[in-house]
Amino acid sequence: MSTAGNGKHGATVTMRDVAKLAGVSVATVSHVVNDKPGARIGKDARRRVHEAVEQLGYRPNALAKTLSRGTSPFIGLVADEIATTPFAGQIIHGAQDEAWKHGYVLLVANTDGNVAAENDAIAMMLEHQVRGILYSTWYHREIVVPESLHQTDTILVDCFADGSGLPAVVPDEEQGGRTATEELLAAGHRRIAFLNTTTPSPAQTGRLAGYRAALEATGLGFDPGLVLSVAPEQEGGYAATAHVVESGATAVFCHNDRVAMGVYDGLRERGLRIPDDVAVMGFDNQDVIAAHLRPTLSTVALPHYELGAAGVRMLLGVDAAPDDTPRLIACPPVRRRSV
Amino acid sequence: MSTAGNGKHGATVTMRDVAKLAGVSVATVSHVVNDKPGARIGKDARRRVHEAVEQLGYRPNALAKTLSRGTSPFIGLVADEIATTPFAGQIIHGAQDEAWKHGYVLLVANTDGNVAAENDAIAMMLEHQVRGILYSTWYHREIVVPESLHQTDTILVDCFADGSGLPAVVPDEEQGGRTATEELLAAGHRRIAFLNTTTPSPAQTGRLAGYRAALEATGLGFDPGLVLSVAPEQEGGYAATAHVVESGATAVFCHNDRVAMGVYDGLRERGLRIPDDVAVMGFDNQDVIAAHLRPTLSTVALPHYELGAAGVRMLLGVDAAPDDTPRLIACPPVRRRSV
DNA sequence: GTGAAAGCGCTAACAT
DNA sequence: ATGTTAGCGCTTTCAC
Repeated sequence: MSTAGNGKHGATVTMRDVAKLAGVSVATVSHVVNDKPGARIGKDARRRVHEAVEQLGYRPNALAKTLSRGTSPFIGLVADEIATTPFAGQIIHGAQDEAWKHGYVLLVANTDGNVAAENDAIAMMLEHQVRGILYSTWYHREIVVPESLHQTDTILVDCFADGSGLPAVVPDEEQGGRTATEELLAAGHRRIAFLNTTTPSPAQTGRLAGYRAALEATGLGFDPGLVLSVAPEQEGGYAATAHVVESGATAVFCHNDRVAMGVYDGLRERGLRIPDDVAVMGFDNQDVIAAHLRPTLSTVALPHYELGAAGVRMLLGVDAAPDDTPRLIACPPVRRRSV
Repeated sequence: MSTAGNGKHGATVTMRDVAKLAGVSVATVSHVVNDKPGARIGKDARRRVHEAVEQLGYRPNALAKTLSRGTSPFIGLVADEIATTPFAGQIIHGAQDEAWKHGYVLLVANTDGNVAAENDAIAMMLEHQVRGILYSTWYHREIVVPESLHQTDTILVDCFADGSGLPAVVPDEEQGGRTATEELLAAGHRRIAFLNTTTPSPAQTGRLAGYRAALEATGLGFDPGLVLSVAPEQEGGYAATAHVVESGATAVFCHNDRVAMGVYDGLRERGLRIPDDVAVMGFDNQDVIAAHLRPTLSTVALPHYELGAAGVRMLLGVDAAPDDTPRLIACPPVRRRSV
């Protein structure tokens, strides 16, 4: 085989072949193929080139183009966990769409949280001359930045590293918590329990702050007795149901959809109806859960797609990147039937 | 900026720089950097090169290497839906790991099922000289192959196209159905209901065939009265519970985990316990659901990671590709507490 | 053992 | 309006 690609049709058609067939020079071919602005090309030559391209099935070699032009068409995305959750998939999706829109292609690498794999991945991306790297985690948290990331432009997605100087884009946990609470408030609830996670994280503090802010903005003080720390899973929600019921709350804001799922079980066992007896609000909008619980779960969405897209935009400079503090992406409410 | 990449450190370090510093020729540098087999390089020159590389922070330009060597380091993955489901993410993950293992990099594109986007994606991959393309769908089905896929080596993943001549790799639905049923049989059940989907698909026919085969292999005839067609969602499972209970079945094999989730609700409402009164078996192993229902759901896993990995292996020729009929990947049982 | 030189497919001055 | 030519960074004969 003479060159890369085309494992099928054998010989690769190059610009030279087109030039020869069209009876022009490669420069001319280059100009018409790329529809160059200052292109003084005769109507006729232009036509002949197009015909030749058609006839030969010519396809420009993007790699050669890149090498020659000195500008990369790649954006790297390194993710810690692609598999564990649907979330990473959404980040990829958003990043890919946005990259595409700007003429870039996504190179993805999964590191499984393994440092060696991570360094390999970054090295490989650097060798492929990526325009920059999106470094993402599957849940919002603080990280320590791999040294090699500093060798190119990088944007932190769904994570941040204070003092690293790297721009970051993360979900607005506080606004999310506020929004969730406001949804409950708007439905008339006044005693709203909050099942927060036991895991220290931006989600833990942010959502709590939002819950509190919403309450106070409505003139309803913050009652610590209504806040419970639970394991961020079904089990946690299930186990906390007793406390919620005893507290006299008419609504629960759950740290995430899985906790809400557990609460559903707990409530059902007690013969309590959702939302009539107790309204339930989730967080995350994990589709498989939220859209299919009975009744369907009202929740607040984690904007993964947007995180990926915004990351690309910041990287390419179409959105300015706030250098000091992470860019916040809103968590919109998703109204279903549990409130 | 002189060339691609390195948006940070300005001037790119090339092999020439290394050669100059080491006092050797670029050919020598190339040889030692790539640790070439027939490399007649003096101990000393070798050392000097390594030092220069170190000192300059030299990183080979993978694109130039590709162009020059005429072999691509890319494998394209085009997926119809990355976002909708956790599944696509697993295919990406498997493909990425395996590609990586063989020195390839994954280029991903999402088409949202849009034909134009699909053609663009394929064209772009072809222009980037991909070694080949993995064309994947998020659920197992028959497809019609985009014309342009024939211009390179392609493997169909989680889908197939009879008569297209394209190798495919798909889950073994029949074995999966058999396995699920056998799990129930092994637990002593003799009346096993099957809640199949209403949607015509390889999953529908395959799982049914497997169910039937398992029953017959045990000498238990196939009772059509125990098979019900339901919408492949919670709602479908929930609605079918009455029928299951009336049928006198002591176990249900559900077309997928979501149906099982609905059955859980239906059973619970009737005060029936899982698995004591009725055992439940799912299919898909959707983590968010299966691992967190109460009790946790025994199910059969759709091998998405393996599909992606096997696709890459077939593409690269490390696994021989059966040309006529799709390569079947096993769906292993995942035992939890509902059986 | 090591180096010179001819590409790989394309772009971009610079000629003509 | 079109062609010539020199690279882009690297690999790879083939000489020395």
